[in-house]
Amino acid sequence: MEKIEQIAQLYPVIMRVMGRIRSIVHEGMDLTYNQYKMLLTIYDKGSCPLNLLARELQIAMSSASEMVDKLVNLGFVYRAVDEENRRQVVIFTTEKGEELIRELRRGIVENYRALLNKLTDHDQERLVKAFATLAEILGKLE
Amino acid sequence: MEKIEQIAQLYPVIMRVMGRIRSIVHEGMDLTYNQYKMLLTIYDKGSCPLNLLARELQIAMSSASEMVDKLVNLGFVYRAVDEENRRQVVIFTTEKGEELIRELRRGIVENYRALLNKLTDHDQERLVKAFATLAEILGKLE
DNA sequence: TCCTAAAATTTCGTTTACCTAAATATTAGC
DNA sequence: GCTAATATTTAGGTAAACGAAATTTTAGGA
Repeated sequence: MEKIEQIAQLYPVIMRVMGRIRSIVHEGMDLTYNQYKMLLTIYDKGSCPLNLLARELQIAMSSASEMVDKLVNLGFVYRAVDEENRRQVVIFTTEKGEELIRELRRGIVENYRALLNKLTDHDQERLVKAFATLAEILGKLE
Repeated sequence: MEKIEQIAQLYPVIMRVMGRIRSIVHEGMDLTYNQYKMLLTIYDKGSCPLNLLARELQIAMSSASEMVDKLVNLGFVYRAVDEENRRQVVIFTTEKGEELIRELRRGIVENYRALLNKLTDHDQERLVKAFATLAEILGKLE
């Protein structure tokens, strides 16, 4: 079979398992996956303008804005006007939000550990390599 | 860094790009991705009981049933009672549904081709291998 | 055999994430 | 200083998903 066809066939298989991994790893988390991703993005960058969040999460600006509303109401982030360009809004994490992220991250890593310990060490190595290769190559497509 | 942490870090990176691939590859398709997956599952298996569809798509039974409704209304599938166990419902593709799948598949492969041709042959090879490894290893987690 | 419990699905009411379009506020260019 | 462009928010609407209750069929025990 042609390379392209192989990839087309493998894609949904992988997505399916990735989806299950997500649901297992993020189990019991109060935030939706996208809310978590948004909070994480802000946390990792220190702060993040709204338009970048929308692009990062691949959702409409209005959706991103509504999502920020939610995180603001939960007390995890706050808005501030960018003084360089007062049209822009920049989002920051609150102390509470940062605590949550650290806590969630620990939990997530533990859940990954429990899940991946079902694999042999060798398979774990191969998985890391495959993930790294994917991240590298797929990054070139962006 | 520990293997598990690497995987935990790479996961969202990969999901992000996989999401973009999906939106590019399935662009212009009238069905949602899940509707497509459902139709494809039924097509590939020849027929499929509802409970299996729900498990396969990782959605609630009621959601799967509603989704079947939609595909039935579009004329792509039909329900039939399983005569072995009359509580069960089995879903079949119609001729129209099968035509659609074949057509969509051609389009999807073409879209993959256009997308992946941005990569060198060597990277395409590596991508196939990484996908295959992933599919194999992740399959063990189910 | 009949009755109750379990299994498989569907219906119903609701929630929520997301979108588009219109409204608002700010900046930049002529 | 006026107009167009940029960035966000609000409002209104759609559709996908869920849980719980209702329906139908099967299975098992008294």
